[in-house]
Amino acid sequence: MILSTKGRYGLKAVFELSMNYGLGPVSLRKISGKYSISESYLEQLFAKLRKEGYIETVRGPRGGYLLAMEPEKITVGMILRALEGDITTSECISKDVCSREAICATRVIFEKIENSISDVIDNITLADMQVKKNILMEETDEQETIS
Amino acid sequence: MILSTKGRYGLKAVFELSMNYGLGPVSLRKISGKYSISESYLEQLFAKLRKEGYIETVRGPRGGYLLAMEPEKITVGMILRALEGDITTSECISKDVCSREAICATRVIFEKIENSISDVIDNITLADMQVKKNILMEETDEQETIS
DNA sequence: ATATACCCTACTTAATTACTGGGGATTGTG
DNA sequence: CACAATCCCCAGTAATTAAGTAGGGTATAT
Repeated sequence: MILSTKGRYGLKAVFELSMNYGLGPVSLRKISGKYSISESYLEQLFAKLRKEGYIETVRGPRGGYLLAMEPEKITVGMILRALEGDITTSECISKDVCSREAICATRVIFEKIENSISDVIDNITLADMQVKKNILMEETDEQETIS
Repeated sequence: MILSTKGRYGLKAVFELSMNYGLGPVSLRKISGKYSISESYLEQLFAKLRKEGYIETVRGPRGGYLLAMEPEKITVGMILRALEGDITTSECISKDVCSREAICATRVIFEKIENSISDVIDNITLADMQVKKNILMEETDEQETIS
C-alpha cells in the first residue's frame, strides 16, 4: 500500500470540501461521520493542510473548514504531499557503491517511478475530480449500477 | 518513501546477479558485502525470489545464487512485487459510502497512480537496466564524472 | 451565558520493517 | 571421508511508523 490513511482520508475529506466550495464551512463532525473517520485524527490532517494554506477555518457555531482557494487551483499532489511528505522511492543504499559505480542503475528506475507518479498527481485538480466523478456517475446510471 | 529496503536491496542484488548472468553463481556474502546489506536479511529476500522462480541456487562451496532465466525475461515489476507485495494505493475507506456514491472519486485517482507505476516497472527488464547503466556511464566518462 | 465548533499537544496501541541468531542440510575439495 | 563453504529455514527482537485517543484550551454565533 503506497498511500497511508493520511493521504487517503485526507484526499477524501478535501474533496468533500471542494464539493461544498462556495457554500460555507463544513464541520469536522459531518465529514468524519460520513466517512467513519476518527474526528480527532482527521483534525490532525486538516491542521497540516491549514498550515500549508490549502484550507481555512471558521470557529464557533456553524463554523468548520473550507478550501482556501478555488478547486481549480489545488492539485491532488499538493494534498498528498502535504499529508504524506515527499513521494520519494529511495535514497541510495550505499553512497560508497554508488559513487564507485558512477551511476546507480536502480536509481534511474526509482526516479522514473517518482516522475510518473508526479505526472499523475500534479495534473489532477480537485475540480477535475468533480468533473470525473460526474461523468462516471452518469455512466453508471445509464448502465444500472454495475458494481 | 514508497519502497522499503526489501524492494530496494532486492532489486540491487538481483541486478548484481544479472550482471553475472552466464558466469556461474554469486554468493550471498559477495553481494551483501558489496552493498553493506545484512547477509541474513538478504537471504530472506532471495528466498522469496526463489519461491517465485526468478532465481536459483547452487549449494555447497563455490555455490550461490543465479538468475533462473535470461535478464530479458525478468522485469523490475516482477522483482518488486515479489518482495513488496502488490503495489496498490488504496482500498476504499468505507464501502458504505462508496456504494452509496456509486463511484468513488478518489479511487479513480488511486487507480491512475497504480497504473502509471505499473507502466514503468513492467516495462523495464534487467537487461534494460544494464544497457541504461552502460549508456549513463559512458556519458559520465565523457564529461569527467559530474557527481 | 453557553453550546458549538476549531486548536494543540501528548500519549497509546498496533502494525510493519528491518534486522539478528542459530541450528540444519547439501556438496565441492583436499 | 572430513570439513568448510554455502544455502535453508524458522524464531525472535528492536526500531520505526501509522493510526487513533484523550483532554484541556480558545473563539464565536445565538
